[in-house]
Amino acid sequence: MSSSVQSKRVRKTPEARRAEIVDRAAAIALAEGLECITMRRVAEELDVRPGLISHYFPVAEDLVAEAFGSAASAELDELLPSARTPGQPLRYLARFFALTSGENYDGMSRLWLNARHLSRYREILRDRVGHQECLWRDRLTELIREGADAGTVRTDDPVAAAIQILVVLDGLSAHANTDRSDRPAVVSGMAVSTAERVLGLAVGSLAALATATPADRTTGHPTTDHN
Amino acid sequence: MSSSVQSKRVRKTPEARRAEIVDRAAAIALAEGLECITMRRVAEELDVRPGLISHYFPVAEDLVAEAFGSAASAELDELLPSARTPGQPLRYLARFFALTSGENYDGMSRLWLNARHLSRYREILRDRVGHQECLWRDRLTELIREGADAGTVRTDDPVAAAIQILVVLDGLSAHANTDRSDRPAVVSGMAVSTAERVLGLAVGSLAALATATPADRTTGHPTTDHN
DNA sequence: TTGCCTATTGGTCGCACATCCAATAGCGTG
DNA sequence: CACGCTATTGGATGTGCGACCAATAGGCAA
Repeated sequence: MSSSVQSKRVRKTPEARRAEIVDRAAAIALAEGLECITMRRVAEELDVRPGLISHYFPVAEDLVAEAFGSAASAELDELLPSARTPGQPLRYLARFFALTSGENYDGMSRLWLNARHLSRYREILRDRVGHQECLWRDRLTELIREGADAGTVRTDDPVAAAIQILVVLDGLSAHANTDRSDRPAVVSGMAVSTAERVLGLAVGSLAALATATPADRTTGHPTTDHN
Repeated sequence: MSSSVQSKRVRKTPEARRAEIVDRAAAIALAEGLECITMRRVAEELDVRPGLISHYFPVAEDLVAEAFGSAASAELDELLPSARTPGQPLRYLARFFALTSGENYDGMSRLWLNARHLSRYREILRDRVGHQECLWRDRLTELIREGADAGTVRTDDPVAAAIQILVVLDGLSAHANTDRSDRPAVVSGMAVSTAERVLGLAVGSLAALATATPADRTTGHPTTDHN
């Protein structure tokens, strides 16, 4: 329980304080949306005065963009780790879809929708979203290309495949907020089935890989066990 | 040019005034987003005092939901008219995709993204969005089913097909705000190619129909010309 | 024309926000 | 231990918002 009485003032290095602020703002964004990032709110949660936040981020929008970038980057490293045990692109792809379908991904999924919408009004955030978009696409493209080179994936345009997969994921994110179709199977299965089609994989092959290699957000990486 | 001096007070019937307010709010939503619908803003554009708006909409959120519903319904009737000249489901489908890809659709596309995001916080709006989602899906399903019955479309699940098409359209809307892929063809072609696949149509057939029957937002309906 | 009903006004309240700045006090340095 | 640098405070300013309500005046009916 955070006490509501303010503690004695604590002095930290600018770098540490700045990181602390961004982390807190990112947590708020994931839990309640980018609009909930306010100087007052972040200050309160850090048990600091609002003036301090605006000292580090004279323009509020910078903090919002920074928070989004931080959250998105962290999630990207979680979903599509840049350092991989080589030779298993399909396992990583399966893991990617398992994680993006899981309930743990809800927050990030909403955050992307949130950021995309807010991008219309806030230029700084728009640039950041565009940048993250490139990062995600490149990371996914790299994985697909590795699969294509190894022959486990069949596509003549890895970039296009990555884009199409991400677009469908965005569509699913958008729909998730208000879906009333009463056809959860149709909706939830779209990402994987689209991926299997785009990547020239057999129907159900990704799902099979996912169950064979349970997605573990703690250990993070696909196992290198038999088969 | 609207003069900034306020004119003499004009007394209208509640129905007329209410409709006027909703129309104005819907226009604001389409042009600048649902967040820009404020009592003060709508009042100013109607040359009326803010108190009047809150008289008709004691809770602001009701006006926002009403504005979205109004705009979405109008667009639905434009894109997927309920009264159709029978026997041409494919032409209407082609027209639908031509219109949703056009620049005129940008506003509505953003509005959906906007509404989906805001739905997370505002319950009243969420219900309205869910309702509109059903309307759109049902209207599209009906069209697909008509095609399936006529044999021009091949699908064993018209509802699933409609959902998948709408999900991809949502994904494209989301992406449109920040796309940096430098692969416009990949992105813009996704809706139609997904539709052709889901509906069991030959690649390019919808595009061919669209050019043969130019989408005219004025006359609105596919022509009944030869062929 | 008169009078009444009610649509409309104009003003107020409280709240939350970003932004700014002089004063303060934590803490490493000497 | 004393000092000075600067991270941090606290308070003020101005904006825009929804909500509320007694007073007003438009326009229809009698």
